[in-house]
Amino acid sequence: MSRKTARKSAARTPDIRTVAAMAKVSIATVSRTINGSPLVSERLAKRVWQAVKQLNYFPNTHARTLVSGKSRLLGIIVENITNPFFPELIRSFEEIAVAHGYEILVSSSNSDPAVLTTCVRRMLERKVDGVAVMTFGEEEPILDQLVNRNVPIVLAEFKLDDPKASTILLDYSSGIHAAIHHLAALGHKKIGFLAGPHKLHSAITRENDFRTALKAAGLAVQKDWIIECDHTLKGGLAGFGQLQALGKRPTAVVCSNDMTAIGVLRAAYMAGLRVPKDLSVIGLDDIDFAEFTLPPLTTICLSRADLAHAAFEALRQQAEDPAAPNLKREFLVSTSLVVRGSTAAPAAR
Amino acid sequence: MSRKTARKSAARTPDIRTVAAMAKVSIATVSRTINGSPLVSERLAKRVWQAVKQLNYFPNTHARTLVSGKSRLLGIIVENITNPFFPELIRSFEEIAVAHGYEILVSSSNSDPAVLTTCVRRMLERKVDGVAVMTFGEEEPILDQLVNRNVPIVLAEFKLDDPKASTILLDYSSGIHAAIHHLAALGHKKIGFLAGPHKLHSAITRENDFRTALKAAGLAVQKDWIIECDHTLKGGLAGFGQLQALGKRPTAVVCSNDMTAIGVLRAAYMAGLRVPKDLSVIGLDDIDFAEFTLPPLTTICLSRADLAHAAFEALRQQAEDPAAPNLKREFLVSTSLVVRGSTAAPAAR
DNA sequence: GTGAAAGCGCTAACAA
DNA sequence: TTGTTAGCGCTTTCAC
Repeated sequence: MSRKTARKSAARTPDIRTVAAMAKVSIATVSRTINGSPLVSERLAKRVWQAVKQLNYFPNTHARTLVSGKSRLLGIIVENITNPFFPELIRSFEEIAVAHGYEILVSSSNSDPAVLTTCVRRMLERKVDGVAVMTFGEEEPILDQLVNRNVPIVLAEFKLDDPKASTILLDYSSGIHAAIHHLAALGHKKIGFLAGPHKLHSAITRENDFRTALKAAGLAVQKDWIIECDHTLKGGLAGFGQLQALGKRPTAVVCSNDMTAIGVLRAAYMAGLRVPKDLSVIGLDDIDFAEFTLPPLTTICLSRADLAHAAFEALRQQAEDPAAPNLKREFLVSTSLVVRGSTAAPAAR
Repeated sequence: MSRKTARKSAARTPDIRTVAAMAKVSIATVSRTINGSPLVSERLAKRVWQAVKQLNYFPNTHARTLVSGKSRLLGIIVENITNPFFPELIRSFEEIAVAHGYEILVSSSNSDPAVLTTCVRRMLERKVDGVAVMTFGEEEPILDQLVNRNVPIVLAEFKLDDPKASTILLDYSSGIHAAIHHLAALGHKKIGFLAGPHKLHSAITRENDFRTALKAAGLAVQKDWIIECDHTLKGGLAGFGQLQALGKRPTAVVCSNDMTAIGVLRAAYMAGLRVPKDLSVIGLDDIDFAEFTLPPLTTICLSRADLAHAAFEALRQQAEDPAAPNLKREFLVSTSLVVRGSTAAPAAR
């Protein structure tokens, strides 16, 4: 039995030819109809859609990609999927992308350059139309692979000098200023900062904004009270330990992210300190969980939805309309203070 | 200028022909070499690999998929990526899959049947070689789409009567028995259970295992003390509220998952109860965070790595060797008790 | 408006 | 052992 014959008789997943045969049109007409070409007459279009429905047909995306050169696949690389900030970001990104007919390729670099290299390679192999690099780190050399192959990318907080690269600027300063102002208004004068790992752009920026905000509030920056942690709960635990060991500790601590703040909450509790009475704590991110810590965490909100939206928009533009006259290459996402229960006036000395 | 000419001159991503030209062999030889066919002489293979390296070439997966019918893409659908259990599962699954040369397609159904339908459709469109359905729910009708198109699937705790469907049986009972035994040994006689939503298979199983374990320990099952929650922190909060409202509450509570337990921890704290002195709490999952709750959560560990491994193995088998003589269709993942600080002897009355 | 046909990059059957 | 060639399912000229 010939292949053609076999195709007709066996129950296989319908292809464009099956549809064309059923609708009694050419495969070109089926293609046009499905892709919304205006050149198809209503009469034929109707027949096509009917066949499509009846066969429960949908196009083979691989074949499509092969000929069109567009995969409608967007990559998203996150620093660590285990940090609650990122699943929330991924979820938003997925929603937006799917709503626009894109699929997403998720991968977690686990802050490991070797893994990141693999991630980039995977993205390249699957021919993504763009990649959102949400690692906040210094991995330009690795990303060159993407840039060299002309894959649009969008980075957070870092500008790459390439026409295919966009940047999302995160305005931490508004949120951090609000936080310091809030603390100062409460009467705090001694404020510490548990920073993120210095290999991350975001960590550096946040720390700088903290220093600036402190000065703007007329408060002194005490070097001892700025401690590099690693954006994990354990890091917060350790960082607070260091602060305690100093003997003279601040009455309030701002943390570079919520996980660190949660670590501080826990360390303070174990040290017999009451938050916020004995110590005020402020986080950054406003992960879902922040609402449920003990006490509920006052934090600087960085909207995952806004970030995901900006990232998608940057990539979509580059992917669909790279020659647009005034392509937006920079996006801004701002932050704001969410006051909950982990901040209060310092105890009288 | 003809296309062929254009191809030669323009800097484009190298394809199999570019490699063949550089290595001075046919494209078939390149293909064979890359796919590890034993039919290629060392001499030619060496030339090919050299060209591959020099051009930084890698095959176009879409073209490969189109002709071979295998995408080397595995889908994973999780109930809710925002529940920390799932990112940890995804991370393991990603690691294993990538190590075996597969790519993964992640999607979160958010416990919404409509979204699940979309997820399934997306998987179908991208021609995945298999799907791990980690939703623990009753969505057989939706999964029919997958089964009908002959896509291998693996489910947790639910058997589908189809040769392409495998099941991962989760042996909660060992962990739950250990938990009850632990509690009983501590002197608890009044033990409640905050169940998961009854639409989930896992929730039902866990609850049944709880009842069984209670009886096995010679303890009475008090219906009032079994409350349906929703596997979220908020749900745990509410569930514990219901328990309190009863007037007469148990001295220990086992929860259907860790998030619920964390909710209980928080609710108990707000109600002025000390855990574990006034109330013992046990979770289930052993998410990373469980170690860091206040107090650290005693919980029943369900290994994400084991689960991911079983899921991958089930799919790999079906995808690569569906005709194997004794295909394993059932996998078992067990649970065990991790004792930390949220359990203690009940306070004397 | 519609259809025929070329070809996207690759694998696999067949020839040599 | 190696090369030639026919498609995989689709989009997209180019004729009509």
